[in-house]
Amino acid sequence: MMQESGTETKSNGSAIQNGSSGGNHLLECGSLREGRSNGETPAVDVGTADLAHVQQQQQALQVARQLLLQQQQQQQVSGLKSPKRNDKQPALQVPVSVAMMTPQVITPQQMQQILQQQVLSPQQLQVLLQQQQALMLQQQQLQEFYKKQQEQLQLQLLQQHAGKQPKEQQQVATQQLAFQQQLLQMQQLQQQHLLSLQRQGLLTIQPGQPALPLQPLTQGMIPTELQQLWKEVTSAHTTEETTGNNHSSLDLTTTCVSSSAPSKTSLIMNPHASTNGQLSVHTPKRESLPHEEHPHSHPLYGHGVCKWPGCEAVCEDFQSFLKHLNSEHALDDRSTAQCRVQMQVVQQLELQLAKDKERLQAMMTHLHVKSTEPKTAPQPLNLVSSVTLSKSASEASPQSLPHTPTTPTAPITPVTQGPSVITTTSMHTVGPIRRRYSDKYNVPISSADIAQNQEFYKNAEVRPPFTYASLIRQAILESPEKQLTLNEIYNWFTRMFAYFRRNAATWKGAIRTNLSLHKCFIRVEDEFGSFWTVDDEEFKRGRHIQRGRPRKYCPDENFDELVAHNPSLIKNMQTSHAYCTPLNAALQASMAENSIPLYTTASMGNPTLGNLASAIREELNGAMEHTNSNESDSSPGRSPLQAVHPVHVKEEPLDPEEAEGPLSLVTTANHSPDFDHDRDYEDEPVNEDME
DNA sequence: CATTTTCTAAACATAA
DNA sequence: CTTATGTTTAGAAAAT
Repeated sequence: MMQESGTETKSNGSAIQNGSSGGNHLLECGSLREGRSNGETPAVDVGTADLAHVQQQQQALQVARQLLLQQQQQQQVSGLKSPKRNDKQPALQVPVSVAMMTPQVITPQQMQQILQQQVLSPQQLQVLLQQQQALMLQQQQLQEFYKKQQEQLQLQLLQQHAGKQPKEQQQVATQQLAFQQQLLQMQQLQQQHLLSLQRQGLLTIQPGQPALPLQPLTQGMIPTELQQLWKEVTSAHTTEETTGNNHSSLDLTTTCVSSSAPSKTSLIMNPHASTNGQLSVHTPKRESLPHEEHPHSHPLYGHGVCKWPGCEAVCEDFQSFLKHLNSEHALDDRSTAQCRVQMQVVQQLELQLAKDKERLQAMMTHLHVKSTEPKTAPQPLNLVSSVTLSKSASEASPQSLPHTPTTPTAPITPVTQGPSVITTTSMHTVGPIRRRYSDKYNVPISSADIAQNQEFYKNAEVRPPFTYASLIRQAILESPEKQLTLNEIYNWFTRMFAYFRRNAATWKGAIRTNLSLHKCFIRVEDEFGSFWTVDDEEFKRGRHIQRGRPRKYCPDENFDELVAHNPSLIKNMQTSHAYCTPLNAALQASMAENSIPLYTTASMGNPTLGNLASAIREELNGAMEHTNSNESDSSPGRSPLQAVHPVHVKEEPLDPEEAEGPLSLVTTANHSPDFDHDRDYEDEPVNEDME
């Protein structure tokens, strides 16, 4: 884990930086280059008057921003206990350009909380993420637009300086004004979005948890971030360890959480923001912290003024503000009415948001139709046999994709088809799934969901929340013949999950281990090599191969002992031994494993021994028949038993634990031993089904 | 907080 | 000798 989290943290850090800047770059460079086609640095030559003008505009934006912040705080009324006192709140002057880069989207922390609380159904989550991505995109577009405006403005200023008429400039100014409005609206919408989430109970602020940092932090969420999120979601607050070496959103969390050093936030973070350029942090005045320990800041209080809608009462300090709040805005008809109004405002904005999202959607579809992958492309899996599959799969596998974690498709790829989503229930029957989502009782999900999720995991480097075992099973079951070679399993992983395009050694080893360890995976040999099948019943049981049993390749002593104690076995063993070494190995292993119960019961004439032997015979015979009837055409020269199709090498007639079942049955002498190798599906000892 | 399950790394074996 | 494939174990992390 150390190694993993370490690398992931690292990659995250870079990913975020690159991701955001990369995303911006992609969006901006066109307009930027156009704007600066003369190669001049625009601002340099501008006269002081023009500069003043620009500054004015920027100040206007700044004011707008400030207003927005205030309104945000107003909306963050939610139950806030009395903080200690009101530290002077530096009316932090966020440069507009920086503020622009900080969309009011859901921060990872918020996502984390949402996920942690598990109040979201996967569908809700899906919706949430879709909205999130849509917002992100919208924000980026706004940014782009803003940049263009800036460039244009500067150009105009230059031109005007060269003697042109100010008419165009006026136009630009108007445009800019309009843009400001749109920006305001946009950010309000985003804020409302969050609020609505809260209202719906999707995003609750729990006591004992750090408050939601409601200020914008990063450029939305990129896949790596999501991935990190998956980890963080389950790791409670242990993420605080990431202090200092991680991206600043986490830093902020840390500093916010640590009530002991509240002032650190601004001290530490602001330099960060300035050097970074990508992240802006407006000092902590936006939280609605139910905690008393939180030193200052109330969403309804700022700059010495009460921010209750339409109030603006001046309050000297925080204490007086609280008094004012409790006296003037207590729970009465007026306050509730105002609250209702605010809610309506919010709803209106949400409506607007929905419309804008729709528009964005349409725009994106229009602009990016080609870049979208044809999601309906059928998987080669379903069309070809498993043998050709390995080839076609490996060739068609997206291994050639850039797996730089820093080139997330998310920000750029259109969300049109519905963004890929973390619906942990997807991938139909995947089964066990880690990270807290026990989806065993989950509602069936539509095939659209499945496709979406597959797309998501194909493109986002998010660790799929499924166990290796379930994924391997999925891979095998998806194959036309329900069998895959190891390499084909590898390929399936890389094809289906972006996450598994890195650290190959690790996850490949994990796959091998899982194949070996799980009872449900059965290795089968044919003349071309070996492949793996899955025993679904056994999978549902989820049992592991007995740990601590002797290794398959050196159980000789055990085997000898066993034979020595069970001479009747020898005959059967010899027949199989001569033909099929894998089977023999398996038999040896299982024998060795069951040596103890066998020892104790052999003298009692335990029928399981005979059954075991007959099972082996049956298996061989069946295999022979199978070979003769079906496969005789495929390989002329091979020995029949090498070509035996399903040779269950791993088959274990008895487990120590399972031995209790037959054993007790034997002693009570009422078990009719209908003993083929499937027997343990039926006579399952009662105590084993409970899980 | 304890137990179980899952993941990861590593040692080792074996065949190609 | 190297590589791919398997097996097994130990211990950490995550889930229950």
